[in-house]
Amino acid sequence: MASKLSFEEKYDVIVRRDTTYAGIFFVAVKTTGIFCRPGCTARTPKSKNVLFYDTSHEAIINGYRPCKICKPLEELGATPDYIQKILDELEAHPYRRLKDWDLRQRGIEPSQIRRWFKKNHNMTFQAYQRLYRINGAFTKISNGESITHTAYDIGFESISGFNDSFKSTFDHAPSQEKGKTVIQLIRFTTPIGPMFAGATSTGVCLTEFTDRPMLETEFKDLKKRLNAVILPGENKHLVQLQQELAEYFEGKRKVFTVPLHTPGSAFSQSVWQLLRTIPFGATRTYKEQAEKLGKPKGVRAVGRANGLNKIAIVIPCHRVLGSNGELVGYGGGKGRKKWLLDHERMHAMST
Amino acid sequence: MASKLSFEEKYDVIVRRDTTYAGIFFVAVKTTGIFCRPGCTARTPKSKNVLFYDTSHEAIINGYRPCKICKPLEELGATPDYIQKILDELEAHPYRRLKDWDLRQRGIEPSQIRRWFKKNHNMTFQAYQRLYRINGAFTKISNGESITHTAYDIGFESISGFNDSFKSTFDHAPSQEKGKTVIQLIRFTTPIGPMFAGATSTGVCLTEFTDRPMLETEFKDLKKRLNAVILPGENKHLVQLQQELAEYFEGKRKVFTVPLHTPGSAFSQSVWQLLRTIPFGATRTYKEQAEKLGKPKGVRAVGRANGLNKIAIVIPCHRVLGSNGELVGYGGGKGRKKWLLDHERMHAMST
DNA sequence: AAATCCATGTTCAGTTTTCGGTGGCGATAC
DNA sequence: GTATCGCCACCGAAAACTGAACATGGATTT
Repeated sequence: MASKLSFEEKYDVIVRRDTTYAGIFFVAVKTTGIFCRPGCTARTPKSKNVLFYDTSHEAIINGYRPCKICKPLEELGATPDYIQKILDELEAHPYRRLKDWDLRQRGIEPSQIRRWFKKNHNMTFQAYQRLYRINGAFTKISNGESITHTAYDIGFESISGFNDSFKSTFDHAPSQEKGKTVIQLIRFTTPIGPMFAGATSTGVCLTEFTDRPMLETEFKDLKKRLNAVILPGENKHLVQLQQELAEYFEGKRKVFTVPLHTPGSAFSQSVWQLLRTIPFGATRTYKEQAEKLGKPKGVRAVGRANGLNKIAIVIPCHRVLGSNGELVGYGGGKGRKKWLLDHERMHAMST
Repeated sequence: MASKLSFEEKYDVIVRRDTTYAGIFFVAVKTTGIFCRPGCTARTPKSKNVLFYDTSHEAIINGYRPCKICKPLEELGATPDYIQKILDELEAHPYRRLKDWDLRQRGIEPSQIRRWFKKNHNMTFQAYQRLYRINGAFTKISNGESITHTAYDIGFESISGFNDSFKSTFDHAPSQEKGKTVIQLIRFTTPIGPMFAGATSTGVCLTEFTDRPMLETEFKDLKKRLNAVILPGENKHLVQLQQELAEYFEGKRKVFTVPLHTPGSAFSQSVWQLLRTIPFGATRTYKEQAEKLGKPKGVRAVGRANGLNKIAIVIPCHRVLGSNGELVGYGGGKGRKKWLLDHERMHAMST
């Protein structure tokens, strides 16, 4: 049974500014009448002045107003308006190249948008744009258009610049491009933090919280296993995934039907397959999992394979606990594991 | 000018058992012919029976003998011999695990050493020992030694045991490099009380009297700012620091050259930098400091930044007074502030 | 002699740490 | 390419430690 956080534990989360608990509870400060998310950068309140709520609604009906720094009412990690506008523009005109000068024209400090991208996508805005364009180029090339034509088409100012850029993304020159797969990558938000999702044309191959430490390793692993490159962009699987996840977070969806693409060893595959059989709202122990696989001694191995799962939530590795009922580890942080389990328990009854 | 304590104030120090005045004056009890340090745990004498002396020497020549509880002639806060021996052994043979049984072999009651460590290091001896070894392990692993060998080198007899232990102090498995730094921490004595000193590989980041109330907060702050773990151990900066402090207390050193590591806001940094320019033996007022920083209205801010200084003595926040010449506050206690200023005034002339 | 105030040693139930046993995986060395 | 090594989001039992409680005793003061 997932244990509830004590007051002290919650307060410690506040003191440490631990963002992994954002969305899991809210902290209200009696002296100011303001409530924040854990991780808010405002001055740390004294423990005697704080109250905790599980939902923002509770905080509000108790008379607190949302903090202006951490904006606990806006969707966590939500994209600010001015950046949303730029992204819309980019989507509408994929080949337009927005330089710093263009950003200033639109009243945006380039450094501001750069910082936001650094933080949320771990790349600069210019790098994001480049990748975005390259993604379009890939499609065109796949469709058989000539390379030079494509290059000019998408706004590179010289062929050599295009080649360099393409090379750095695909690891070899455009003319050799044939066998590489593309993993489309998107970023979206959930009540417990922003996530990345990636999909090939076969299916979804990744969903992870953006702050998962192993993320880079997972990218590397996917690129290697699928002989692929990762580029920003959407495809139909990602559309479906977002829809299903949204329903999941509303408590309405208990089974995911989006196709998956999960390269890995046979053993890993079997572990992941087994994970998918754990129903919404239920939990198992590592030991039970090992036994079901016919390897009662392979508990550690199961744990390891669990950790190797790259499709958080959809492949519900969060539903596996230590044999004494403890949460043990979770790539997205134990706070999220607990939140997910509570969420599922709460909605398990309905429908 | 720093004011002298009145009889009532001194007696109050005795009643409160305020250790921050230990080493600064002595209390003699007329009815028993015994003299103690402030903070002695023996029964409190009545005020009519006490006399105060500035030095132990004066008490002795007036016919008083040292108390057997607080031992005013022995080094203040010194590690007892029988414990020092154990610590030496630990340093010489880090792989040798001293169990309670081993301690008894050496004629030491485990509960006794446990109590001493609880009191002076805020952890049990076993915990201290473990952290000390884990610290060594971290160094070895950082130096590229294999995790398996390291585990055995530092006295574990199973990898899993080592892993568990490592994880509980670092929050992640040994191989997972997460950029954590280690702050080495030592305890040592001075004429006016025991101190802790901490240092990263960059430089000294903390020197404080062990009874400073804010100590835990300072630890927490350092851990957060440097993404660090604080572990018992030494490094070259700490060796140098101890040497320089010893010279300082002898009145021979007026300038510290040991490298510092002082994370903090730009403003704090500037305040601390300015503090270091106040010469040995001199004093300034908060107001002067604020003016020198070009912020004549920022007196309070300067005071605050002074208080945030974690490197007592080396960064001489004790050399700043209120504009009327009063001592105002000091993290280590006003008694120590006055002692330090007197000490510096006395030795300012020489050499 | 009585009162105060701790430090010490013992005990013991309740926790924590440690250890061996695990199977699989990725990197490395042939 | 294939053997080996190093590492691990585990488990269960045994060993070792902890903290709290208590009696005892020493030192100091009244």
